[in-house]
Amino acid sequence: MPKVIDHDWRRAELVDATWRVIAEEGVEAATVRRIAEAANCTTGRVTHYFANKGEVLRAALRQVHGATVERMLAHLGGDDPVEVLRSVLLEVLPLDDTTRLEWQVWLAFFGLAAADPELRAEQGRRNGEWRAFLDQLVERAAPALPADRRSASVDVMVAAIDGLGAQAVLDPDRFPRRRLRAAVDRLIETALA
Amino acid sequence: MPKVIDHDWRRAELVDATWRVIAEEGVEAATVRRIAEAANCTTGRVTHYFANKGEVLRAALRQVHGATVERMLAHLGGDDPVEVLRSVLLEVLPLDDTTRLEWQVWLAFFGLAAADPELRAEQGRRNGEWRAFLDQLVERAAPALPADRRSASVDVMVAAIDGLGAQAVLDPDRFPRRRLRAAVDRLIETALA
DNA sequence: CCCATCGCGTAACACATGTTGCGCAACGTA
DNA sequence: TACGTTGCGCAACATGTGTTACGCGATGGG
Repeated sequence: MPKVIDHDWRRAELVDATWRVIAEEGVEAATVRRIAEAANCTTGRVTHYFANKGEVLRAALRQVHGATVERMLAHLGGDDPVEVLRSVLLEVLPLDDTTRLEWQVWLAFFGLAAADPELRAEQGRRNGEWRAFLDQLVERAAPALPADRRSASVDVMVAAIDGLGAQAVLDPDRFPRRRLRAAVDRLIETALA
Repeated sequence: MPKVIDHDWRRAELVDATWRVIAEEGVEAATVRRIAEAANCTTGRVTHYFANKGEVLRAALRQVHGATVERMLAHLGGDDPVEVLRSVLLEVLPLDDTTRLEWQVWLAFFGLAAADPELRAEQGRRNGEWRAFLDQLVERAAPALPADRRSASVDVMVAAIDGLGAQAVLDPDRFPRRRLRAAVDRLIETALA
């Protein structure tokens, strides 16, 4: 067997280039050629590792999601449940360059998913997990809250985080870190009551 | 002068076809030819009334926004400020087919705006107006609320509406009207406290 | 040292896209 | 009725797209 090449690593390289292009130039710029260029190769390599362009985009979305989840899990160690909740929410929001790029990718996929059933299904599943995760954190932080109120609270919380992220990406000057933090504080304060 | 044709009406026809295509098939399907087809004409007419495709999309976004604003203003007559706020929020959310299509368009533009500075500027301006409008309604509904708390509340409210709309469009089965209403109730209850 | 095998660069293909310009038909005016 | 103007259908164009296929070069096992 010739040419010992790590298949998974090559795919990761390409996926990485892909979501970087999406974040910096938008989905419509994420052509096969542009992706290849960003990965320092030609389209040949891209088509060699992915059946078609959709696969590449799908993989990029999964990769961004995975990275976010991993970072969130790192905050679960704290003792104060309210602080754990706060730090998780702040970890998701676009407060630094990394998360800003991630949100740019998500926003792009939001637009795509609106018309693509397959993407919508995947997005729906991820969102369900995210919601369940937050629900658990909220229950821990406010055990006395009745289930139906908690459910509505989590709905509002998930939605507000989505909205805040979008605002912060589309209008970063008007939404500095301080303002996002204030919104999260208010969100937590009211959601647990 | 021959051919008495209402210029504005023709433009409106084309804009209408445009946002319908975007809502039902996504932005990437909104090509000049597809728009022309949806408007029952050829690309000749489209290029005759718009300098380029960007203009058409811009006009479509403006038209959708205008329609929403108009419908919201119809709810301002009530006496109970809290009920006015609630009905305005419910009017924006995708509770019927019309608003669902509108949200589909917005979502598409969110994705586009992430990479297009011109669109982002326009979106930012609109969002500022929407925020100011809600701020006024909240102040009327909860005059005792300190300004800084109100500010954070409105941030959360705007964000939550954006997020709820997005969720409802991307995963309509999981977000029936009842659930959206419950979230709005919870949102108002906590935002005014 | 050879050669089967895999990686992937290169180029071609078929098609879709935004934009331009020609030219005809329709119409109000004179 | 004849004319000049305008709306816009139609076709061409250049460019960019996703995808397919060929072929060379590198590589490690025999």
